[in-house]
Amino acid sequence: MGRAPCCDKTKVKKGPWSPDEDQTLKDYLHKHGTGGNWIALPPKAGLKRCGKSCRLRWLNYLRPDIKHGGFTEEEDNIICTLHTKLGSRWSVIASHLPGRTDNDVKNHWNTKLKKKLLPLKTNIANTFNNPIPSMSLLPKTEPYNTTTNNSSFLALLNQSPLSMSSLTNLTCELNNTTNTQSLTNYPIHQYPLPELPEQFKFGASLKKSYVNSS
DNA sequence: AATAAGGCCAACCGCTCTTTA
DNA sequence: GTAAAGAGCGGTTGGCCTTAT
Repeated sequence: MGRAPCCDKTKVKKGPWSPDEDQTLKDYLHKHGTGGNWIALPPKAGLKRCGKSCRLRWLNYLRPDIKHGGFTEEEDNIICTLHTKLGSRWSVIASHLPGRTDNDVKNHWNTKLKKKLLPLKTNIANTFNNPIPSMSLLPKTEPYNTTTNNSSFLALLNQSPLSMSSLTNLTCELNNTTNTQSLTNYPIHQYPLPELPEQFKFGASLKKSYVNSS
């Protein structure tokens, strides 16, 4: 037996919310709150909407503390790093970004960050998909421009190429024309590196290697 | 100027999880 | 312990807007 629908789909309005509907919902919630029951809310508030639709509209758009658009590089960085660690756990990722909703974060990832990260990911994947000749593998160095894409660069730096269980240590080496920083025997449990070292924020390249414990 | 293509984002759908009776 | 109902979540879609041809 399937679940009963939450409302009669033929009797509720769908599509974009009008300013009047927004105001009605805001006024009702201001006076009465949700009452702990979104499904029962629309008829009480005088709205011809599904309760889930009201909840979504409030949480993603009408709440007073919501921020829209204009993601900062710091926010991008947090999203990239957390997505690397957690995957598509949008609500968890959004909980680290005050004023951002899961929907906003998801949209930002799908429209901006994913594309930004994809070419870099491909390069790294090519580096690591070679057969492992021995206990360790030194991949070729791929130059990345850290001036324009530091959040993506940092996410890649913090990303393991293989399952954690097959790795004992990971070495990351950052280079530019004047500096080299080697995070030799970089323990897996220290992920993620919180920020890119200052001297490597412009025109650095990244080289990663690891010890395979299997 | 007209049209097509692509980007963006609000909103919906359907599923799982949690709560309650 | 079980079933029903609500809440929450992530994937996807549709339509508006902008940019390119």
